Amino acid sequence: MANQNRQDPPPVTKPPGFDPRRTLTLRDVSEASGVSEMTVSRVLRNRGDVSEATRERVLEAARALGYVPNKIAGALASQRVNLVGVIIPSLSNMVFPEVLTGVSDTLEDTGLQPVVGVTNYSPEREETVIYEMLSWRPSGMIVAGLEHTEASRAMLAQAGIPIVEIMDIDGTPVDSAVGISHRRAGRQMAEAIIAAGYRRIAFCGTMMPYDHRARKRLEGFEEALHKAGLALADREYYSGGSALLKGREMTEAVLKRTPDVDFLYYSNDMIGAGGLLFCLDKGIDVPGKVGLAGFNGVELLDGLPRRLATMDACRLEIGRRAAEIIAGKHEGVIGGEIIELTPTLQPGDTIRR
Amino acid sequence: MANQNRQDPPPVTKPPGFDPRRTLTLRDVSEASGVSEMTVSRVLRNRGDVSEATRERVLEAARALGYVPNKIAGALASQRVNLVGVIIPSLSNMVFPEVLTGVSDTLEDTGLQPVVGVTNYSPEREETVIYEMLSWRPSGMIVAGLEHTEASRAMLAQAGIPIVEIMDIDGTPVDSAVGISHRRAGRQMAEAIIAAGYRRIAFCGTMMPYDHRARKRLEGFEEALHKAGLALADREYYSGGSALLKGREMTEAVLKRTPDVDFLYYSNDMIGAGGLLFCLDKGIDVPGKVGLAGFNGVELLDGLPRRLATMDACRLEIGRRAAEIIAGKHEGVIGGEIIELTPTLQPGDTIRR
DNA sequence: ACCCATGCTGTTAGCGGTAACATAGCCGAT
DNA sequence: ATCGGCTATGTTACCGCTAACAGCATGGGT
Repeated sequence: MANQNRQDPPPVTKPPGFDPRRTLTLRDVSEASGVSEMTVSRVLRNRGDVSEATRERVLEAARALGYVPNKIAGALASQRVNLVGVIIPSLSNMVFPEVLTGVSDTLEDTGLQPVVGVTNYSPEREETVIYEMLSWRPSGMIVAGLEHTEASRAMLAQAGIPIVEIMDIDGTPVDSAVGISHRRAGRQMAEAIIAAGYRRIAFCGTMMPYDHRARKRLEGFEEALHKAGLALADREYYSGGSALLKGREMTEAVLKRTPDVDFLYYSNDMIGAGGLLFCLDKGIDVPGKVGLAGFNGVELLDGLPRRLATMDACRLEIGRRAAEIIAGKHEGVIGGEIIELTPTLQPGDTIRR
Repeated sequence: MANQNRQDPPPVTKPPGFDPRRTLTLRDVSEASGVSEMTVSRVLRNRGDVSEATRERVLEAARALGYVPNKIAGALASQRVNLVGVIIPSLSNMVFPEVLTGVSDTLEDTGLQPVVGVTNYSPEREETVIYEMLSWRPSGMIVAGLEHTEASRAMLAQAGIPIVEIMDIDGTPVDSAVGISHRRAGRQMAEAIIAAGYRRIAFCGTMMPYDHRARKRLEGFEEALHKAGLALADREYYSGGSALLKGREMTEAVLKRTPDVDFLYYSNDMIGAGGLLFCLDKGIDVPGKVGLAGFNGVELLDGLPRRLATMDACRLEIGRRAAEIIAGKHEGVIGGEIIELTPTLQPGDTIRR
């Protein structure tokens, strides 16, 4: 309300116009080069036949003026927008930037451009972000996760563009999906741990109620334990703060509370790394006395004193495949592909062999 | 051709038409609620007076239909775009996501929305990204760094919108700038190191020719060494790969090649952390025999066995201030503010006291 | 009664491009 | 000469929405 109280109430009419810094339009270029706006448009988009001479002249004029086309007008007229919305929960997770890399890479030569939206793991925020994105009429949407509000699902379904939900496939996608089964990943890890002879197994992880993928991993994990006649010996949750530090703290807490724990399963590699550092600090024999495992395969781990057992989440590949679906779907209205990728277990040095 | 003469109610328009999934327009909502498009528009934007009854009816209709406004058309008509372009070199650096957080936070209640572009430290790519961004006619631009191609600078200068260059202030901005002096930061760190009694000082850092800020820090650093009659005892560069791992490797290489080195200055905290882990692994006395320092103050460091000396780069604050400039500049055409923030030295546990 | 402020709604004319369809030269084949 | 069939360019009608202004009741104030 307090923005324009003393600036320029004066001449409301437009005729006095002459604004030297008015932003340029096709007309300016067309006048400067002596051809119609249409021809300029054709040159600038490389569409249709234009004589070499004219092309040169137009390009020269455009360059000289510093003309930058107005995509808003272009998009409205052509009903085409070269944007792909990508909606992710967080940027500080390292996982998502990597997915983004995969997306950008494959989108690069399609003329499509990713636009990122961040939800901070809030379904309401996600709904807003989806709405905002859709209001720009993108050519497709890539959304992390399968869990959304009713309204979000409805909007995506109605949008009439390809939708790809990524990361997870344990559920029902709106349209297409590319990801891994986190439930299965949890199960597999549990099986490997049990096979290695560990029995007193504890879990450390995020408490975020909306990190569905971590939840599913834990579910799969417990399921497998159960099948082997075991149950979690202890569990510890955290939220916020430095993940590495939290990993240390949780590990300490668990080992103090339940001293006979012989394995710690972390919901992500970062806290796992914290746990590893803690154990090494304390001189705990890893993986002899205590085994450790995380999830994700973050690059960071390469620099650790010991390689943490983990499971690759196929982030890059997920980004690529999702982008391919969007890019290739130009006409096939009905998509509904589901692509399940299979993560590989990387035993590292923190599970007994 | 035979267009609409207003006496032709029959389906003259779009004869093949009947598309049940055609995307909705204001007209659909207006028909569904029995008012003019203009009134619907007013309701949806909360602008102008509309009776409570009408408002209800319109909102109900819009909701029922699942209408999502078309911002492309809206922006074209109103000549207003609520977007702010944010151009950064990389997402995998952790530094930039944090800047973004600062930007989003302050933009939140201004109705402006950040749109991110990533350049991968390539000036040419940056030029393209700037061009693309500007073609959407954003309300402002936030660009990392002061070094750009001629064309980039020209485009930004001509755009007629507020431009804020961030992170760095050692140079001449196009318009406004918010950041720290990296040259000074390097100098300060060197002074602290010298004051602590270290004399055989080496540098480990990125080789990227376009990481101007790392370069400036090193320049300032060497300048201060020089003033104290010292020079770098050794230096080591890297590019690509896991920063943590590279930190280990570079540290090992330097200590092997120049065994009498008593301090290692890293161009960022991640490789610094790698160096720290290496030293601890090898049982090297830190900070007694060898001191270490990085740059940035990344949260990660909190979980390390020892707190690495570093210097906060004020990332969040930079994002906030930049956003404030954009948001507050609605009319003040001439901006040109330069805001220098002052990073604080955090000695941590890796410099002798 | 008159007038104007006020609240609510509709009408008109674009915003800056592009799709689709003319149009105009020019060529060789008929 | 006549007729396509190019190539290169111009014209027209929107795309979906909003600024600006134009109604038209209603309701005091004087």
